[in-house]
Amino acid sequence: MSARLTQAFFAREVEIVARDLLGRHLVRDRGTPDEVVLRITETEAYGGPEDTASHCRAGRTARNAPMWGPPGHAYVYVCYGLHQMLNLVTGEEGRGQAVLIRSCELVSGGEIVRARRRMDRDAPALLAGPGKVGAALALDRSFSGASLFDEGALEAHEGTPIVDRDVLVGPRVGVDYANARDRAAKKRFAIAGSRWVTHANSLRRARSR
DNA sequence: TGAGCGATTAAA
DNA sequence: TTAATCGCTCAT
Repeated sequence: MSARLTQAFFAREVEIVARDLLGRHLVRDRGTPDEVVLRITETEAYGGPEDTASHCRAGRTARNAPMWGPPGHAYVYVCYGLHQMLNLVTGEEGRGQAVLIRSCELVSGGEIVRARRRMDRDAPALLAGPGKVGAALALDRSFSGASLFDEGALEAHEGTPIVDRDVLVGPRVGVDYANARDRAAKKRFAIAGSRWVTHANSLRRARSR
């Protein structure tokens, strides 16, 4: 088990953190029989009142309050009434930034995840899509605002960072309500070649060689 | 107090 | 292409 990511890691600009979170690990219930470890494979950056795709676009509300808080905390909200979406708050306190965790690859705890998702025992845990990540980690709104630095429930670990040539970028998914600039903004990041990525056809190499 | 909708997913 | 499903936001 690698070391925990620090608050300084999360305190940087949201696009930087979103890209750097690829290859990092999310750990649920560390050290218990229910421990689950996921490797982050796809992320999206949302940030500040100037981003018309962000939940913070209209300022502070009861729901998005954690996004305005200190970095390294979770922001969890319900989408379409049934999906628990996990975000990790970034930037200095007050910026209103967070990274949406869109997809992960199972590292360990497959039995736990399969039981939660009621999947066939022999089927691979396909965690492509933010709703599936929330389900695999058994998250609910009580996690919104929780610190990643407290012992236990939800932690973020160093894992193995991804080199630039293996990073894909593209527009964010499901933000048609935003203005043209924010709809087109390449704020989605994914690991090249990973099976655990959504909408792969709209992703391109971040850096050509 | 309530209408409208959403950073989605699975099934038809 | 569409149903599922309900908390949040904002307009009465």
